[in-house]
Amino acid sequence: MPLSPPAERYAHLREACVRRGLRLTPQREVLIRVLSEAMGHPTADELVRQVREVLPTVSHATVYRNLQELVREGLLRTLDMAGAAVQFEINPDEHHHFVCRKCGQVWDVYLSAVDVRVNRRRTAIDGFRIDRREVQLHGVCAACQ
Amino acid sequence: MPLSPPAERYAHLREACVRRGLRLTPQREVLIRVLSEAMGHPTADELVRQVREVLPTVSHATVYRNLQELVREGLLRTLDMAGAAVQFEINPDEHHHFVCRKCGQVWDVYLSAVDVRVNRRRTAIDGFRIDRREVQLHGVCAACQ
DNA sequence: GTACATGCAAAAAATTTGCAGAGAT
DNA sequence: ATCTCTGCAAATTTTTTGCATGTAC
Repeated sequence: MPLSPPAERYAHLREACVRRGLRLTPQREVLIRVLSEAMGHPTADELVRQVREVLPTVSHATVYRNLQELVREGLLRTLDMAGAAVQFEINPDEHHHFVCRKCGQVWDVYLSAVDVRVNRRRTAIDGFRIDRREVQLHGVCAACQ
Repeated sequence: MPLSPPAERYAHLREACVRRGLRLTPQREVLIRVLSEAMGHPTADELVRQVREVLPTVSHATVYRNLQELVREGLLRTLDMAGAAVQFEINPDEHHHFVCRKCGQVWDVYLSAVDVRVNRRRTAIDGFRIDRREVQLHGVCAACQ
């Protein structure tokens, strides 16, 4: 069972919205349905398109605002490390990163040992070539505690 | 020695450019000097600003094009996982990611064991709270081999 | 001399904001 | 009735592209 079924995820998101006092508008309801049925890692724009298959008049702003809301409430996560702007890796040494959840800053982290074992039963990566393993530590930096 | 000295990194970048037939224009030379002196994880825009401290008339396009060039040549790396667009994490289970270097697609990966040890001597994260460890596997997917 | 690089300006892509009006509770 | 949410449109932010000119080799 790699992923809980859509109906369950939908119920969870819906309930979490209600619990936090977010109104269940048609737009928001379709968005959380789309999210709970989604596979993979959709972009905001892809989600707009999918919501529009049900509610063609929904605006960009509404979907973006709702996604922000869900992220702020901890019901959804973002996949990128930093903000929208691309950042460049200066340090040529092999290293990893710590990302502060509050200020978004990134620190270089050196690891003396990295040991991971892929669960082949749950992970379909047959024939993939793995060149590099990078670890991101997420948390709160000293200044933001 | 957490990082090789700027002069050495500059020489390396410069030589690598020449070897690949990239011309050493003033703009490109200042950019690689800025890069070799840079700390942390600057955005493209921050690099534009720093190059402009030396060459105030340099254009945005030039810096962006050169950064692309350096990434394409493997002399520089980008810090974000996917493209510019923010992607959302649907899967609420604890899992990790595989990113294909060629097509940019992202797969969910389940790991049965994750064991990392921070090298405290080289890593200044005193007083940081670590909440989550995320592993990214980088390589080439089966379809792109 | 020639191919490559630059500057400019405009376009594109992604996201955010202000505001008036609609709708949920 | 209130306060939130939405749609629209415009503004921002970040990055890319076309094209004429300039320049490193």
